[in-house]
Amino acid sequence: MAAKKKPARPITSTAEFARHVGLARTTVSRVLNGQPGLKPKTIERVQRAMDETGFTPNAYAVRLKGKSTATVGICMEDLLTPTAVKKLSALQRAFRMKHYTSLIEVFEPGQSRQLIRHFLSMRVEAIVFIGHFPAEELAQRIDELNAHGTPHVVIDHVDIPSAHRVTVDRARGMIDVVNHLVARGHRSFGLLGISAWLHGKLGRMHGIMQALAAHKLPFAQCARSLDHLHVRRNDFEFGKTLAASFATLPDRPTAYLALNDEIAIGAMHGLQAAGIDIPGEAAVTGFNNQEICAMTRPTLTSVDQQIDETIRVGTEVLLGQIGQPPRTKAILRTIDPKLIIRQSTDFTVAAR
Amino acid sequence: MAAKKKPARPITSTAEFARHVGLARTTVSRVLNGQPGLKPKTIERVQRAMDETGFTPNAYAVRLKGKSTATVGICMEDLLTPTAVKKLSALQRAFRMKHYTSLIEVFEPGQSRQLIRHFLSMRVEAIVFIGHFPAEELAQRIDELNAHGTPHVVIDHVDIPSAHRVTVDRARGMIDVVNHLVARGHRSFGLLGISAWLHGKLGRMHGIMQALAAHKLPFAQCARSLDHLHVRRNDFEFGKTLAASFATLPDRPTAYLALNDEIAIGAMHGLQAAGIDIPGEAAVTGFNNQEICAMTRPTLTSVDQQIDETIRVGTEVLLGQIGQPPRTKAILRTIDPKLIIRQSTDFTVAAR
DNA sequence: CTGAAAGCGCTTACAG
DNA sequence: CTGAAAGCGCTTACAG
Repeated sequence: MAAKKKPARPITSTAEFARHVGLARTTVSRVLNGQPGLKPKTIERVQRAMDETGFTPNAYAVRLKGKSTATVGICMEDLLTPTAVKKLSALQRAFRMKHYTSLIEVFEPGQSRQLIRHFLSMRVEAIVFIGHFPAEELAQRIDELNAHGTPHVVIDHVDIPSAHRVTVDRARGMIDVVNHLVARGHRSFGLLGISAWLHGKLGRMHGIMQALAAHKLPFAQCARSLDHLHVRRNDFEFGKTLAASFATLPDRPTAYLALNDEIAIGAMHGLQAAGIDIPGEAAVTGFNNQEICAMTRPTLTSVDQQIDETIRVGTEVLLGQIGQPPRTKAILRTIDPKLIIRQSTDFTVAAR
Repeated sequence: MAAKKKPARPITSTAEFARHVGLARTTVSRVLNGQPGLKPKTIERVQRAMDETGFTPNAYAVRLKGKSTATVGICMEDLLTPTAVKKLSALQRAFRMKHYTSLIEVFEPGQSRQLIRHFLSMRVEAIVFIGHFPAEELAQRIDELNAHGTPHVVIDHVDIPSAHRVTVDRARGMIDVVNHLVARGHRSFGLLGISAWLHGKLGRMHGIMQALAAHKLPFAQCARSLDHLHVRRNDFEFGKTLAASFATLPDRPTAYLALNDEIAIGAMHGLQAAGIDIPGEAAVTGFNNQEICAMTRPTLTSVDQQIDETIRVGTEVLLGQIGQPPRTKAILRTIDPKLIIRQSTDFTVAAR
């Protein structure tokens, strides 16, 4: 079961190991690399000795010798939301399946140059960015990578024209939300944490405006935001506070569109605390379709990001660049989200 | 702003780079390693050239040459709960502050040997395990690491006697919960997902039994579990289903202790769906004190794991082993959790 | 299968 | 500051 013979000091080189097994360094190397023309008996001998001694060849030496590092760098936003974590997890799994090792690091504003240098010194073959970063700083990093010839992909951050990007079409998601709510008779909308500057034409605000226009509902009169009244935090508490403010309005909206599930859940909490019934007196929608959406009271209508698909396309875009001549044009791939309808919008407002 | 001069092919060695700058290889190396006795002008020259060319020294060569890898391996459970993610994040941050790079990988049952070999081939200086793994397999890995002389720490998994361990005292947490509920008049308890096999004397069940005994409440009569009726999943749905089963009992318990917040929230959902008022007709408690606990209706009483403290102690235990002779005795450090009381238990049952 | 040799990109004395 | 040299642990032809 355990090793028969444990050297006090572990073996650290093939030379030492070869001596231990009684074979030539070359032969050991061949076995380690699965090269042909070796007696099964020799292979077995080496493998048993590896088990017994726990010897592992020094990865730094192996890779120095020109062997591909088979490593990718993953640069994460420093905000571990459930959604971000799911993406990270899916991404690492995808790379593992392709026999790539992932180096995971957190992007800290102002420190990103150093981070990329670390990745490059580790000779990663490609870098993926997940999340939202200061646009100008990220753009600089992308330019450097392009100049350097290191492949990349940016997930969820669409504001960098020179970058290869994969993102869910948030505009599409909000169009679906608005259409759904308009069909339920809603004509007035409270926006919770949603502003125009995010993601441009693929952004939520763009989708809302487009959908309202399609229904001949003037945005200025139908949609309202109170974000400016509170410090933006994108969490439960922020949603709760926003809802409390909306609750005091004499002509408050009948439907509330939140930036994410946390804000939506907080908003439901806040509205209910003010004695407002959901969905009877107010509809609320989230974004991300986290599991918790099925456990709130009422359950929460939300937009699913289709994370698996996003990651599938992301890795495809990334790995497709490795070993290829640099692309002249930046790639942009969008993923269609999916509206999941639950109780929080399950009420039809009577026409006035 | 951008580089003045971008070589078509990036510079890949100090030799090439030194030629580019017009200095000796030795001098460049000195600058890179911040060695004394260099003219400020030379340093500046090298640094500017690095910026311009994007040259980074090959980490594999640097580390081959005997320099410490300053790398630790983090082995995660393949279950990214909010709590697990918080730990991972705190851990990586802690290591970064000590100038260690983290290699993060997922422990897959049956594949762990290979994973550890990968870490060892990367010459990590220590390995931390976070989460719950098959005990026998983990124990084997720990024995191998001990034989190999590589430091380790196991967080949250206390069943491996030969391992250095850091864990929250779950028994203590449940003692606090039971004491709180008994003080509120509860005498009958439903257990949701809690079984005896977990964590031995530091486990939840042990704490519950101990606390009940202290109040002279016979466990067999006061505590009840219906876990066996459903497939264990430790998620919202599991809690909901368990609650539905409890709701049908003629003499159902007045208090419910859940393994985690997800199960507790699911259970509240299930009890409420059966028309049972919380906390008026049933008290519910969770474990982990996730943010969502403050956003449920009613808000959820839960036990906080004190993650930051756990990670602080964990890194202390781990880094304390590096460069030291191996410990003869396994370390076990426990962290005291903290009960956070909220609405879900805020009702005193009348004495009968 | 063995053995001697070159080379990957770095660091580190050592002599100028 | 420069330059030549040794060595880290591996892989890969090459000749036996």
